[in-house]
Amino acid sequence: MGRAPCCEKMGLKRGPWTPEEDKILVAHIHSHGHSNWRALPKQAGLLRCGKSCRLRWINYLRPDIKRGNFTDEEEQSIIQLHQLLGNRWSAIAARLPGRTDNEIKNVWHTHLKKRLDPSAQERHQEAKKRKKPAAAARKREGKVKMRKLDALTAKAAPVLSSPERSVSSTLTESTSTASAAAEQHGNSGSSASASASVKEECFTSSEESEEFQIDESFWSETLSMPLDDINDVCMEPHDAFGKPAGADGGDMDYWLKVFMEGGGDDDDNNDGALDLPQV
DNA sequence: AAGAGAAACAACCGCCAAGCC
DNA sequence: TGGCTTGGCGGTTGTTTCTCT
Repeated sequence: MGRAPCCEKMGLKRGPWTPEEDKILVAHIHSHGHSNWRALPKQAGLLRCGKSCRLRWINYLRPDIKRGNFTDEEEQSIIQLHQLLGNRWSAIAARLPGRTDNEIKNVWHTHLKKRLDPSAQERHQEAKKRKKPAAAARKREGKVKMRKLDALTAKAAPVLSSPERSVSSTLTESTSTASAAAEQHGNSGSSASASASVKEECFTSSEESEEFQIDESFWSETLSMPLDDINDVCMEPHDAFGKPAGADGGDMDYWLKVFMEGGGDDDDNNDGALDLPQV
């Protein structure tokens, strides 16, 4: 007998998340935490599998997510970390506070890989050409304009490359971010920390978007929750790399350090000798 | 202005490892 | 100790948006 499927397919919704679902998920996590992803959708009344909820939370709804374009610094970090770690996206993401493995993976495949290996891009495009008709054939019903929303926020709020942003700030980033955003909605927030300013700008800039008004209220509601609640659920203790304490970072950190001390730029793919900003 | 192709990225799938019973 | 459950990860797909012709 094989393992149980991660979720029963019957009756569970798939595809893009709606703002309402996001709201439910965030509210539930804020009030109950996410100790059991599998049970969470049932408890929250979501017709999603736990895996989907977890992914949505980690990649999109977590308050410490930094959205928007990657800075040159970040891209160079990814390149160097990829040289060091390979396709261990989660390990790379752990060293880029606010970035998710999925996001980094996407950036790698869409930007960085082709930059480093133009021939790979050609192969990729050839493959895609052959595949395209089948993909285009399927049209989904009930389109949700979530991505447009993201694009708006991303474009309206280019990522700040704050010099003060440091790895050690990661632990407090999420909470200060949440409070900063909450303050922002309360027409205060002039004292937001440097790390919080990143998200703050994302939120405020989004106000220009008509479509964002749904999420506007959504965030104002969810982010204005008491900090204690947020602390309870969002952030487990992180180590110096923004990684949960006790995670596998140890040996990798060691090798990263070795790499750094050894120069780490011994290949010609880099545009120049670049330091890792976060480590 | 319209269509085609490319790019971007959210979401899904399947596998693996750790933890629990 | 072995089986089962669950969380997490990396690869891949599919849809939307952008850009070019």
